Amino acid sequence: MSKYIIEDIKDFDLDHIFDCGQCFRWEKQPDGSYSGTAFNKVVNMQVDSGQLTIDPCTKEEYESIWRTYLDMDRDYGAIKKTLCADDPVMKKAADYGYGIRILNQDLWETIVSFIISQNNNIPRIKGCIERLCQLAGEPVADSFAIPVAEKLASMTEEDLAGVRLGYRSRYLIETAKCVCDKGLPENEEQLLDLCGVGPKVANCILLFGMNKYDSFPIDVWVRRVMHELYGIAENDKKAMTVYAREHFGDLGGFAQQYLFYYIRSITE
DNA sequence: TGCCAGGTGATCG
DNA sequence: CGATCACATGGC
Repeated sequence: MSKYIIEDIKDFDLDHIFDCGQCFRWEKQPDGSYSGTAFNKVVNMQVDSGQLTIDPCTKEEYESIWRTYLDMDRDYGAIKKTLCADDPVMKKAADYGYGIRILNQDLWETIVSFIISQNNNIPRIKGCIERLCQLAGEPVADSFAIPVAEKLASMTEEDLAGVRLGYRSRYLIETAKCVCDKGLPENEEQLLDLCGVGPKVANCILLFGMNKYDSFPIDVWVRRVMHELYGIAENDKKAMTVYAREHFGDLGGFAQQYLFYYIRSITE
């Protein structure tokens, strides 16, 4: 099994990438590397003195999967420079989460993950997704893939009881049936048609699974940032959306991730 | 114990 | 429309 090494990486930190709430299936190893499952591959990623090692990984797999997944062709330095000009809050946030990248994740996995995420906390979301994969996912190496829509559409709430999704199990089954019926959603309107997908979850799916980088998902943490650090009324979600549009523009999704990661670090 | 977590659907005015 | 409430689960 071969490894693949990318030299001279910049604006890249595995802790920031895998612990900023955008994905739930990467596990930190005792040596500081991360192992995870995506696109039906199980790999380990390790960074050492400016080198990223992916194992196992061929050149072809890097070019066809991980290069895009890790968003390697985007200039995050330029993004941070734009966002942080005249914004001391964003400067602090981006200095803290300097190595964040927005992963290009599988759309169906993103839909499943963020339906489960609602009114839930990150450690429990991870547990739910792992149990769901073990129960209904196809084996991949020594792990399991995200269950395909056809499989979930064929299951009942009782089948899923052991996953402990709570009331979200119905959402997941309904959404799986809808996707089997109509195919994957292609825009926000179609996302909002899915059961268990409202404005916040739709924005996360747009940002993490559909390359819509101007999306600005507002959850309890972002609400907190916008109130405590930008002075916007706590319950005025509309004003927060307008502020993001006017100040962050097309980079709203990147801004949101820096702020989300930062506010969580200073609130604990 | 009651509150909280990457909220949404149903209901009511 | 907008506001309110119920909804499983588990950690603190």
